[in-house]
Amino acid sequence: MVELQKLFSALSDKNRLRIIAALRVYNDMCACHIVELLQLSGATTSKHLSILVQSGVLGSYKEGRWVHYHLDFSNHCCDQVMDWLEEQLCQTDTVKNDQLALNQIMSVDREDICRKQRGEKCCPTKEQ
Amino acid sequence: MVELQKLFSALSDKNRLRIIAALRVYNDMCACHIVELLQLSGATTSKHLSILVQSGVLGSYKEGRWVHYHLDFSNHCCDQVMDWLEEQLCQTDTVKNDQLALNQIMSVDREDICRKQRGEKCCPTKEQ
DNA sequence: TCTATAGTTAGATATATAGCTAAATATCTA
DNA sequence: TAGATATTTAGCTATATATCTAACTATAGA
Repeated sequence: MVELQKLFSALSDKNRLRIIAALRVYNDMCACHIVELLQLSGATTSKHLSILVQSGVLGSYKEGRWVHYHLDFSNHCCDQVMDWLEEQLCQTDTVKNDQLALNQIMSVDREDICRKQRGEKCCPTKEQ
Repeated sequence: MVELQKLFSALSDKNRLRIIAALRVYNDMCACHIVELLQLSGATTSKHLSILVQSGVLGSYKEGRWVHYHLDFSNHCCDQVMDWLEEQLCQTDTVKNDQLALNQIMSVDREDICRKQRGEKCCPTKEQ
């Protein structure tokens, strides 16, 4: 019962649903990618990610200073539920907009993303 | 997106999950039945029921002073998700215990349940 | 029309949660 | 080994929520 509560509680936040929708497309993202997508502080984003890991929705692994996140398909939430959820999410304007931003974010060197997040104006963005 | 948040938020409370599990068995219960099952105040129970109705999980209708609640199968949450949820819930000790209490509650005249809730000691319980 | 009663709403309180900034941790690189 | 840096943790604040009691609403029945 507690596990179910934790799962639904994890899914009841808009920004955490955005993270799930993003990972359904690019199922290997670093924390900095997600910070960039959500436009929240690193600390807040880290907390959201930890809630999703605790509830069994996400898994993670470290690559040096970087932490990668991905959907955990072995968890208690069956594929049918995740498929249904994705279908619902993809119909929302928020997630549609996120997909556009996401394509941009994932096409750039993550070093540049982090430089931008530190306030350095040096990022050689291709256009825009 | 807001609808999804509301749905998951509604499902993230233990007592609301208990209500759903109960209605999967007896899909027409009065508020007083649910008060008796949860052993919470009428006001708190009423609030939980209203949250479930608002999120589209339950429907209700009035019969005089009584209000009946039932699962709303026409809502946005597909059958597969509800089936999966029931399967998870039925495995929990809380829900197993609830089923026993529920059979007792539903076998008694609801007038007696309400008398008991008002503190009257007159309920002619068959045994126990 | 008056009284009793099933259920809801209002108001208060305690706890949980989402967000922030600042400090800590872990790791890379010079 | 020292400095830089990606991420997490700590501590704070504002808001949301679960619970209660008391007051209110709507309905049945005498």
